[in-house]
Amino acid sequence: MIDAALSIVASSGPDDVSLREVARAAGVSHQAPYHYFKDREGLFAAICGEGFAALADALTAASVNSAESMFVSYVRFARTHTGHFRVMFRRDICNLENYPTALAEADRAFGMLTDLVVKVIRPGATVDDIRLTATYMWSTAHGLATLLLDGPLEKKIGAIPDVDEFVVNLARVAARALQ
Amino acid sequence: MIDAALSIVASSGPDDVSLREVARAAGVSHQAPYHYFKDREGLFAAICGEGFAALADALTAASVNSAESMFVSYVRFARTHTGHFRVMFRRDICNLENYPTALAEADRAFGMLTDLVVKVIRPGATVDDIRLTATYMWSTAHGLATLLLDGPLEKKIGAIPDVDEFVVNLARVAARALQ
DNA sequence: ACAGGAACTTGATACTGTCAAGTCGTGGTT
DNA sequence: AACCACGACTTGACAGTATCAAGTTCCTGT
Repeated sequence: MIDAALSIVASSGPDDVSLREVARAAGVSHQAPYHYFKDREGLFAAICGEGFAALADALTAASVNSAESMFVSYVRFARTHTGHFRVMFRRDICNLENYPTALAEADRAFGMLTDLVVKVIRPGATVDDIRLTATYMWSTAHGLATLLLDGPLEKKIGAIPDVDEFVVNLARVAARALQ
Repeated sequence: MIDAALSIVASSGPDDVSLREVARAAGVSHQAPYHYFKDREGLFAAICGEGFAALADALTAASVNSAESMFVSYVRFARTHTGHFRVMFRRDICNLENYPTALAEADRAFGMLTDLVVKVIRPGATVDDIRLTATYMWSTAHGLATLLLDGPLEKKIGAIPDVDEFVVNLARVAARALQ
């Protein structure tokens, strides 16, 4: 069922996910999803949980290296897990506050980010500096990810020949602000 | 009607906008909105048109100064026009391709960005460099704006005492990557 | 043999977007 | 004065949706 939902999200977005269509895709009655998820938001919460867990894993694998590598991992995650990513930051359809396990995975993912800032980037920084730097990194990666996925990047900036290479280059530009 | 829709968007998001509730708020029948907008997407397109026009104006006012000022203007726009901003980048609910006038306003806004890059930041840069730099700036501003509006920034990074000041500081950090 | 729960099903209600077909006043034309 | 086109709606109907309520079937442990 989650797979059916994710494929709809990836192709047209969370709004087009209806529990009934998900049920149809799974070959069950329109009410079957309510057995597994409290409601529509519960389905999205499950997707969030999966997504943040995968993101945390991806960032953990990257954080040993550098800010650039973490940046690239974040954007790569968004591009390879489009369905998850589109749901994870839509607080209107899935408020993580009500789903502790998904929230824990989200905390784990964001912990990677602040850890990196604290340990690698600016060892002796103040709390304000850490917050500023972490937010800067997150904003840039998140902004590029959302623009690549749903924004009018291609229309406005022009076609990007090799997106992977472009992301790496942009990570390098972004990292220049850190020293 | 647009005002009614915007207030719903600002308080809970575009998904909760129903043409029937908009009509109720305006004190007319459920079908009256169809007189002014082709369909639901048409209403959002009108909001996009308004929004991109206001964004273009805001960026025009800022571009004479610096990249930092443009960054701040972009984020300020998102925070003062929450309703518009939430709709403007949701291609799933409003594909600008079908609405030429809104698209023209969007082009005007993004033109400000690339103009700034070409004229001020890196006068002799290659096409690839311009694209990279413009995307970097846009990503960072857009990322911060979306995280401030709907993201779990406060929950994850910690409460920000003075958001305006924070945005200015982050603009300064981001600008460091440009030289 | 049987209680209990998991995994559903059928049915109903209230809401939604949208198509179709009216109504009603106001301006200009003949 | 009669007419008519048009803007600004209204009423009605239909299909699709989330969700509540109440069954049903099957399997598993005692």
